[in-house]
Amino acid sequence: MTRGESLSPQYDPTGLETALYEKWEREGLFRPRSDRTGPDSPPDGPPGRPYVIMMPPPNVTAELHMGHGLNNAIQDVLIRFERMRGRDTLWVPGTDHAGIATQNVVEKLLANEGKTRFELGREEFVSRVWAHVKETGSTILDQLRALGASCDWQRAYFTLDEDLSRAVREVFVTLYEKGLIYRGKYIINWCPRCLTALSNEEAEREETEGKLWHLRYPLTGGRDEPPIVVATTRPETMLGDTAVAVHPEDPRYRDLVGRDVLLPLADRAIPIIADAAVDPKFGTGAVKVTPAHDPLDFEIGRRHQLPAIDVMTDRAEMSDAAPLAFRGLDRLEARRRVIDELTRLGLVEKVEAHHSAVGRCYRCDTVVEPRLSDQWFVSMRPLAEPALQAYRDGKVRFLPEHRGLEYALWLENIRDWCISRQLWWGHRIPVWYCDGCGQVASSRTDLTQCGRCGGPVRQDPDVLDTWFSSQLVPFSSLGWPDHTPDLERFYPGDVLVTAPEILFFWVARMIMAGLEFRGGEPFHTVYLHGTVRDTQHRKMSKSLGNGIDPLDVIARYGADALRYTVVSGLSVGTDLILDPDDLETSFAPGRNFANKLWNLGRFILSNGEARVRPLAGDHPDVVRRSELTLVDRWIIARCEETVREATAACERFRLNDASLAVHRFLWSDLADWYLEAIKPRLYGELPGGEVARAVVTRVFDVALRLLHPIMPFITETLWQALRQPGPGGGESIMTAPWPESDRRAADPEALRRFAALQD
RNA sequence: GGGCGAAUAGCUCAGCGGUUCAGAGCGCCUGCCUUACACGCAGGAUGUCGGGGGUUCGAAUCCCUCUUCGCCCACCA
Repeated sequence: MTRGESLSPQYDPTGLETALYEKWEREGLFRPRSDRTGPDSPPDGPPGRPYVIMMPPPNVTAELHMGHGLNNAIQDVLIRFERMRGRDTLWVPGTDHAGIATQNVVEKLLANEGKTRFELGREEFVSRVWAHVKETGSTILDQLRALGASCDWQRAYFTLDEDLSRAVREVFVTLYEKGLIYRGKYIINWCPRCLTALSNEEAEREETEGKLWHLRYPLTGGRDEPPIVVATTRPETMLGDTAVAVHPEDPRYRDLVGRDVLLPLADRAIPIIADAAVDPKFGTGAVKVTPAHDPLDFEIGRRHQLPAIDVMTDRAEMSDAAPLAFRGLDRLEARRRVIDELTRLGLVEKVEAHHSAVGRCYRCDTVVEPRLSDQWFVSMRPLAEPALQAYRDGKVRFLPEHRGLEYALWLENIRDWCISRQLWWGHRIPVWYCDGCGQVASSRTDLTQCGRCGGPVRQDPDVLDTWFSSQLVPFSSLGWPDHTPDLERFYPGDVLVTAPEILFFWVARMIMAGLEFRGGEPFHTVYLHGTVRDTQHRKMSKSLGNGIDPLDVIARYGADALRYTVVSGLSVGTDLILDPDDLETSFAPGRNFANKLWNLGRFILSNGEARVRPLAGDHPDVVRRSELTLVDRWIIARCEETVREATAACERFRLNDASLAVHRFLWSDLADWYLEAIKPRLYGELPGGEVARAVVTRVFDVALRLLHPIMPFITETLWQALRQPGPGGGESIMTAPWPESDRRAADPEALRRFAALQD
């Protein structure tokens, strides 16, 4: 009975992967080495500098998609690589409470019951969300297991956990005390569907074909004078106009400054003012000024002490501030009615096609409404400066490099961060108001009475932007603000792997928070990978129905096939194109390779003994160099080259190069040439079978270890079957040493001579 | 409107500071179920390396320009 016979002819990952994963987890192999006790625990002394990755926490209600698959495959390759290299590795998983997204999910569920959150009330609603989160919250983490993610589940966190919430409060209060958090009335982006303010980053700009209406505003007092014509893309806001502005130097209008116009429909007299912010070259050179509904107008209004009339409700319907005829109308309906009315009155001069960038809510795609509102902000300049410096000093680098330019540009032009959200799900803003004496206090502990007058206080009803808490995870997930051993040991981390979409949302803010609260960058490298797209290069998404379910792929071809396919098909920062309608073809590279590898293993196992002679060392039975034939020397030299290539590639984040190097060695060199060459020796038709077995066993063992970070399951299975006693033979390939380059194995002569032979 | 990047076999992409660089995988064609693998083996075809110009003995590889895509930023109403 030879060992290979226990392996089935066709590779079938079903069952095998789950069992292995459970075994790894049970044995604690995902945890840092420094956590482990027993025979596997590190020897005396400090275990060296650890290697730490923070997983971008998926939304707690999310289901695994290919984006997660790609993102976590990359992280797992890096962490497994460093773990094998002997680093004390920690990969921290977690989930994000995802304020708007999660609240939306539960609100939708409520809608199915015919209820709204307002009918439930805040407390009841929040407990409903908690119930939902507790029920479904671990789904995505379980799905990550199927992928083979070797993260430390014992350290898994949730951003609304008590510990992390304490960190959030500490950060808020500290910034508040430093004067970096303030409350103010500004134009913010308002989502009339989610009923909350959004940060600038959350209002995604989208080029939209719209119209530019030229409206006639008649001057008061001079009947024969021509009206002044203003251009606007949002005519409905004219109901809230409180001035018309022109450039101070504009000769066309200079004489009109100081006069009034009669605002049509509203029948109010409003002044014509001069402000340098007006571009005389655009439109008619005259701008209607609506301080409550446009950021630029707000600034102009402030300079000229204009009143701000908010003509919309929070649902973007015309409010009581609008003329009676328009009240209650949706903003788009109001737009039509305004234009109809003005047309009827002969006040529409012309309509032009016009494209402009309109903001949309990043969660629900609703067009945001710029709106005057009281919100909390963080002054970002003081925080941005060190983050910019860290980049300029090379303390944080980006891959691909050019993303660093975007990062720097954003920081250079950073604007204050609107952090309050009118939601119920999230970290409540730790600020209390005393209605008695007007005291406002921010506190690390809940307040029940006013510190000044002793009267009752009420907490701010709003919650914080989700990213306010996720920016802290590099240290809050390690126990900060307490001084924990974890924090001491694992901060700062090393690499942050994520999609470029959240460079500003998350990555930049983590760097700022790390520098502010820990005095150092949370990681030195930011690896930004591409986006998963379909064959038409459209981003995969649920709504387009062009997604691929990684679990489906894993069920068909195994996690290894999925991982090899995405890793080998992706270079730094480029998009990954897959065909959701043809998984067979899309994942053929990984599936074929896994099967090839399996059969390579079967062949080697069925033609070898359990124990082969060592190739190196001072063992008495060691294979002598003189016993090696040319092809033996060649495959050993190629193996050495592959070790060097794969190591260098992993170090440089060129994971595709690493995978292709090992692929070439195993398939093109070992299977196609070496195995064919030694068959006569193995079958006893030629002498030297024992040496051939020793060589093939050795190089296969090396190749399996090189491939393990990319294809963990199949390599573990084969490695266990092949396992040789002696050095390098640990319990699991996960903790087996990464193959070291050995100069003595380099054999240029053998490489040259065999290459000539191949030709 | 600014800034950045990309255009290489049918498809997805490597190669890019000038010497075997015209490659890989998938697909395609012709043979093969040769005792590890048909998710395989052996062999084969396919590209004036987006267009134009330039530097050079020599350019996918450097420079300029055009075209087409993509990304980021932006208060032109």
